Amino acid sequence: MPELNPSHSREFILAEDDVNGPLNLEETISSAQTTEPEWIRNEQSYVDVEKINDTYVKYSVKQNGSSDHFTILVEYVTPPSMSISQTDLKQHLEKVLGLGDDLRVFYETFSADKPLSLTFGPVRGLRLMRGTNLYESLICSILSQNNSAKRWNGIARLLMKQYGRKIRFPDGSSWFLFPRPKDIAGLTPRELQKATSMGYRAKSVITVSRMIQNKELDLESLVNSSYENAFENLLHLYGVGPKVADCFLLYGAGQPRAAPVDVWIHRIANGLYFKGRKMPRPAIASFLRDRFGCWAGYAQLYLFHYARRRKFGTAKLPRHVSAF
DNA sequence: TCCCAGGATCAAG
DNA sequence: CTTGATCATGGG
Repeated sequence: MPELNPSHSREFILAEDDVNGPLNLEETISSAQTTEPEWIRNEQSYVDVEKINDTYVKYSVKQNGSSDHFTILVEYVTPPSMSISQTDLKQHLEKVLGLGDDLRVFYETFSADKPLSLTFGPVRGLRLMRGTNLYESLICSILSQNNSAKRWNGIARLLMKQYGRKIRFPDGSSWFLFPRPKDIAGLTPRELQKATSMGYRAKSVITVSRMIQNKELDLESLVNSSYENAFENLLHLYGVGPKVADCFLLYGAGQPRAAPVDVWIHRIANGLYFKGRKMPRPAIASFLRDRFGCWAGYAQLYLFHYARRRKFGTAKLPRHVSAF
C-alpha cells in the first residue's frame, strides 16, 4: 500500500489521551474481529477504505504514545469529485473503533470478577470494532467458520478483487470495494470456489446473496428487532449457525449482548467457569449473556484475545488450553 | 500424512 | 435431543 500523498490528503487529530478510557489501536485492529477484512498495515498506521454518506474515503489511522497517553492521527483522501466533512469521518471512526464504549465502566464493573479481570492488564485498551455494512459483515462471518483468521481475510480480499468495484484515489492508489449482493448472486458455487478458494462456504455465500437480491431477506429490518428475534431468524439462513449469527449481531449489528462461542471461548469458558466439564456451546453463550449483560460481547472479546495472545506467545497450547 | 482453523449440516442412535 | 462424519482448503 502506497503512502497517502500529502498534497492530496488532509489530516486531523481524532483523539488525545482519553476516549472513554484507554485505547490500544494495534491490539484493536489486529485482534481478528469478524467485522470486515482487517485494515492494511502500513508502517505504524492502519489503512482502510469505506463508503461514508455516498463518499468513498481512504483513511490512515495512527496512534502515537501509549494506551493511556496518546494522540490518534487521521489522514484521509477522497476521489476528486467527492468530499466529506471531518465531523462525519470522525463520527464514522468513533463508531468503527468502538470509541463510544466506556472502558472505564467495563473495567470498574468487573474489577472483582476473577477470571475476566485478569485480562484487563494485558489487553488494556482493546476495543470492539463495528462494521458499517451488514452484508459485508454477514459474509465475513460466514467465511470465518471453520477457518483461520488469516485465511478468511485472504478470501475476503480475493472476493473484493474479483467482484468488487475498483476505486481510484488522487494519491495514485486504488482500492477494491467489497462486492454487493448482486455482484455475487449470479455466480455458481463452482465459479466462486475457483475464484476465491472459499470452499464449501460458497454455497452459503451465494444463497444469502440471492436472498438479499430477491428481497427475500432484508438485513436492516432483521437487525432492527430484538436480539432473540434476530438470532432466531439468522439461524434459518443456510450456513449460518449460532456462532456466525452472534458474530454478525455483535460486530455487524452492534448488539453488545451477543457473545460468539467459538472453539476458543468454548474451551476457555469450560475451564474457567465449569471446572473442565464440556458444556454445550449454546449454554456457554447464554451463560456469558447472563453474567456480563450488555458487556457480554466485550467479555468474550477479552477472554478470546487474551487466550489467543498466549498461544501465539512462548508456549503453544494445543487441545486443553490453560491460558489462565 | 494427519491435524487444525473464531463451524454448520445431516443422518443415526 | 445428542453424537459423529462430512464438508473445501491451506498451513503447520
